Amino acid sequence: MPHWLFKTEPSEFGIADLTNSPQRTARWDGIRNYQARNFLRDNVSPNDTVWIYHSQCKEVGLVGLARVVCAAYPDPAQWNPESPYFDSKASRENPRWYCLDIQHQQTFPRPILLRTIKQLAPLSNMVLLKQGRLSIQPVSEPEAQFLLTQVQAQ
DNA sequence: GCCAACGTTGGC
DNA sequence: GCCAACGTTGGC
Repeated sequence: MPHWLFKTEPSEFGIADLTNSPQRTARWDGIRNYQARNFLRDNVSPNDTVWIYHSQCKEVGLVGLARVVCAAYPDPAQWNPESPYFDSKASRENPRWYCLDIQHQQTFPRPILLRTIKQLAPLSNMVLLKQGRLSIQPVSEPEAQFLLTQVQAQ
């Protein structure tokens, strides 16, 4: 089953917010980057594993796991003029942006810090380290398996 | 808050 | 289609 890394700023919506959501499930929306959109719309599938990553905060790194619960659907925020994610060029007929729902699975006892990831050879090819700004990105099977051993070692 | 990296926009 | 200008992301 494929693994993905989803980035979020915990000051906006962190893993604690996901945990506190009804059914521990929330909409992952506000993606406004085409490469991230394409992954979300075309490649992420129900039951895939999501590694939640906190950026722009004190402890930058992977903080827990979630599961994809539905296929991507048009992000309603693109049609809402009140939303910061409004896009005047998106129409009902031709949606531009997509979102999906994920369910919280696990919060790690301690985050796997970016600082640590950078030091672990089996993770040296992670997209995270190559394409710093991509907010939805694939995690390879060997990377995921190695990360799981890191979690279990905690 | 700084700044490097990178994505997007728009004139030509 | 190029590319300069500009905007955003994100680690530090």
